[in-house]
Amino acid sequence: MTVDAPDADTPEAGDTAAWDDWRTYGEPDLPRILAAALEAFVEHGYHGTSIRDIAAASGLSVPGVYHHYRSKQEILAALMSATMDELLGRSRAALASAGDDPVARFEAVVESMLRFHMARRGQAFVGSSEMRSLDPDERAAHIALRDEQQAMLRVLLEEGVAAGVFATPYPADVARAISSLCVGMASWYREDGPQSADELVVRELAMARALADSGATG
Amino acid sequence: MTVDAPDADTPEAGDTAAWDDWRTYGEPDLPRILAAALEAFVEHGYHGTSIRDIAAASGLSVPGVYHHYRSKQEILAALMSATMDELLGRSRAALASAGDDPVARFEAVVESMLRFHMARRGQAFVGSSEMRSLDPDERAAHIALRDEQQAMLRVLLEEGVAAGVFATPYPADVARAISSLCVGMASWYREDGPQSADELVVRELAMARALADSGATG
Amino acid sequence: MTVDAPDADTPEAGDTAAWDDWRTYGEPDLPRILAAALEAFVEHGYHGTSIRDIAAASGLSVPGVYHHYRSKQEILAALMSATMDELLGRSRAALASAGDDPVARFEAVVESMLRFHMARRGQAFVGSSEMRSLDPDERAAHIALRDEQQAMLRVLLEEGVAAGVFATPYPADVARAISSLCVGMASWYREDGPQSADELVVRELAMARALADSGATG
Amino acid sequence: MTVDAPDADTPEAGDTAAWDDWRTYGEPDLPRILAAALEAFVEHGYHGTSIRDIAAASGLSVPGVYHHYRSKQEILAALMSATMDELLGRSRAALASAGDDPVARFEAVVESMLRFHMARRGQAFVGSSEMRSLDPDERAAHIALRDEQQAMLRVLLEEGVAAGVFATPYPADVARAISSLCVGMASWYREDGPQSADELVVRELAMARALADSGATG
DNA sequence: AATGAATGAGCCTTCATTCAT
DNA sequence: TATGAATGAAGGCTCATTCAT
Repeated sequence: MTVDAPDADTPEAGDTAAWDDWRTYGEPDLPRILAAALEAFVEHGYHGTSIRDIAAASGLSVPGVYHHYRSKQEILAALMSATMDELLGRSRAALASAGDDPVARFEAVVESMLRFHMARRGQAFVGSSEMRSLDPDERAAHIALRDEQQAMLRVLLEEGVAAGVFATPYPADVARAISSLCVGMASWYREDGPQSADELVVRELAMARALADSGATG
Repeated sequence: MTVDAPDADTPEAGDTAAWDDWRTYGEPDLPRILAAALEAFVEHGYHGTSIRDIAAASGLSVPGVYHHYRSKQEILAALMSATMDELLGRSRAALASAGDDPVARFEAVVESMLRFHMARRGQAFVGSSEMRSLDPDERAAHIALRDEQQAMLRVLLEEGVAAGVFATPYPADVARAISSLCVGMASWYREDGPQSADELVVRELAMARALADSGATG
Repeated sequence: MTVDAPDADTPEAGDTAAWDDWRTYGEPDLPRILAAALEAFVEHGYHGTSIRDIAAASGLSVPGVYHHYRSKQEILAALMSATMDELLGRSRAALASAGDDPVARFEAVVESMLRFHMARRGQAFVGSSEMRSLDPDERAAHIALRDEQQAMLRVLLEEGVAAGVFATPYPADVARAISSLCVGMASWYREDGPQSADELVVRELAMARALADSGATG
Repeated sequence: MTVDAPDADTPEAGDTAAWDDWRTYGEPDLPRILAAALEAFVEHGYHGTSIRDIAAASGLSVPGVYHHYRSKQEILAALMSATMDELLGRSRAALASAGDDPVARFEAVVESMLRFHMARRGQAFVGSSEMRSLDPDERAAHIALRDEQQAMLRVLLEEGVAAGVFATPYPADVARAISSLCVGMASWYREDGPQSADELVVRELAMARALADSGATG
C-alpha cells in the first residue's frame, strides 16, 4: 500500500531546493500503476478507463492494483497531486533562481510552466481535464494549488507593471491567458514534432511577453 | 429516427447568410435531448454520463431517447457537429461582413470565436474535451472542421504579415495560441461574472492583437 | 420496479379481515424473485447467496432482478416484511375469531403461530435468522413487529393468569419460550414428515399449555 | 500448522472427568483466532465474515491466520467441534454426577444445556446457525453429535415416563422442544440482563419439567 | 413517444488463498 | 509468525441497448 505512491526520491512540494534543476527533465518516475493510469486517462479519460485497463497496462492483475491503491479515485488523486507538486515545485525553484529583474522573474516562471507542460504533457493534460472527476475534497485541494500557481504569475505581472516593464491593464486576465497557452501546449505538443522544445520555449515566451505588454487600447 | 437532431431552423454549415447576425446569440436552440446531454457531458464527461442520465434530464424515457438517436455515440456526434457548424458558420459570416482591411478581418474572426466560446461555452468545452470520445469517422470529420477553423485564422495572420500589419514570424503558432485562449475562456467564463461579455471581448481582442504582433526576438 | 413486490392481492398488515381464514394456507404467493431468494437464503444465508444465484433460480438475468428490486438488501427487506405482515395478520385474525375464553384466545394465537411456522417455514426461518443482515432501519422495524407479536402472547398469558386459568409466574419467559418452540419447528418440520400438520399442532399446543401452566416451584 | 486449535488443556470429547465441574464456567479459553472468528460469525455470519476481518480482530496478519488454520472453513470446523465437544462433555459429566433418580438425571442434563447456552451463547448460536456453512463431512459429524445430545435427552425422558414420573406421550418432541428453548436462550440471554443465570436456570428448568409432564389430551 | 421488461457485457471492488522474505 | 505482493474467481451493481405493448 506504500512502496508505489509518490516515490521516495521525488522531491516534495514546497521543497524548493529539490527542483534546483528545474529546467531538466529525466524519465518521469511515476510508479508503474500511475504511469499506466496516466496513459489511459489521457487517451480515454478517467471514466473511460477501467481498473482492468490499468491493471493490464501495468502488467498486474486487478487485485494487484488494489494492493497499491484503495480505489480508482485514489489513483487519480495520487496522479493529480504528483502533478501539481512537481509543477509548483519547479515554478518555485525557477522563481528562486531568477534574481531580481521583474522580466527575468516572469520569464523564469513562464518557462518553468512551458517546460512542464511539454515534458509532462500527459500529467498536465489530465491535471486540467480530470479535475471534475476528483472527489470534492481532493478537487478543492487541487484547485487551491492551481490557483496558487496562477496567483504567482499574476503577482509577477503586477510587479512588472509596477516596475514599468509591462503594460497590461489586466494582469489577472493575462495570467489566465498564459495558463491557457500552457494547457493548450500540453494538447498539441509532441516530443517528435518539427520544433525542438527549446525552440518552442523561445516562441511561446515571446508570446507571453507580448501578452504581458498588451494594452486594452490599441 | 432523427426527427429532432440538427434542428430544422438551425442554419446549415456553409450557409453563410444564416449567421448574418453573427454577434447575436439567443437561447441555444438545441433539441432538449442534446441540451440535456450537453449539460451532463460538461459536468461528468461522455463516459461519466449514462443514457439514463440523459433521459431523466430531458424528461424522456430511455426508449424515448432511442427514438431520437440510435446510440449514445450518435448523441455526441450530433452535439459536436452542431457545435462545429455554428462556430464555423459564425466565423465565416464574420469574415464575410468584415470588408478588406486585414486587421478588421482578423479581428472579426477572433471576435466571432470569442463570442462563441462565451455564449456557447458548454458546447465549446465539450467540442474540445470529448473529441477523443468520438468514433473514428466522426472524429476525423470533427478534426477536419477544427483545422479549417484554425487555418482560417492562420491565413488571416499570414495576410496581415504580408500586408505589414502583423509582425509574428510564426502565424501557425499564434493561431494555435488564440484557439487556446478561446478554449480557456469556455472553461472559466461565467455569464454572471464581474465583466460583461463585451468588455471581455475587448480585453481578449487586445491580447490576440498582441500575439499577432509578437516577434521572436525580444 | 413494482409489479413484483408485495403482491397486489396479498392482504396488508393490520387488515384483519383479510386473514379471515387464518388456518388455511394456499401456495405461497411470493413473486418469483422473492421465492427464489427465500430458498437460497434458507440454504446458504443472505451473505452466502449472490444476486447471480437469485437471478438464475428465478430464470432471470442479473439486471432482470435489478429491474424489480434496487438491491439485494431490498430483496431481503421485502421478504422479511412480507413474512412479518402475514404472521401478524394471521395472529390478529386468529385472536379476533377466538371469542372471550382466555384459554381459547391463547390457543388461537399459538395455533396461528405454529401453523405459520410450518406452512411458511422458510420465511419464518429467514425471518429470524437474517435479522442481523437487515440494514439498521429495516431491522428496527422488523424487531418492532416481532416484539408486537410476542407482546400479544404475553398479554394473553397475563390475562389467563388473571383469570386463574394459567399458573406461570413468568408470562414473558413463557411467551419467549413459545416463540422459541415455533422457530424450532420452522427448522425441523417437513411437509412430508411422519406426522401431519394437524397432529403436530395438537402436540405442540399441549406443550404450549403446559408452559403456560408451569410454576417455578415444583 | 494447527498449533493453537483445540487447545492443549481443553478436555477432549468423551473425557467425562474433565468437566467434573460442569456447572462452572471460566473465561472461554478459545485460541484468539477462534475467539475473533466467533464474534464475527455471531454478528455477520460465516459468509458475512472475511478472513481479513478475523485477522484484524485477532491482531494477526492474514498469512498469520493461515499459519494456524488451512482455510476459513477449517476455522469454522474447529469452532463447531470445540463447541460440541464442550456441550456434550458437560452434559455427560452432569449425567454422571446425577445419581439414579430419573428426574434428577433429566434435570441435570437440561441444566447443563441451559448453562452452556448461557455461558457460551456465542458458540451455541453459531453451532446451530452455521451448520449449513460446514462442508458436508464436517456437517455430518456435527449433526451426529447434536443428535447424540438430543438422544440423551429423549432417552432420559423415556426413562422418566417408564418410571412414571413424566407423562408426555411424545418424548422425542419434548426433547426437540427443550433444545429449541436452549437455542432460543442463546439468542436473547445477556449476562447483564435483569435476571441472574441461576434464576433463569430455575425458571427454564420449571418449563422443561412442565414439557416433560405435558399430555396430548387437554 | 412512454412504460415495462429484459439482457450481455462490463464496472469497481473484495474474496480466499498463496508465496517469498 | 509479520510484511508485501500477488491472483483467479466472484460479488453487487450499472451500462447501453432492445423489444413488446
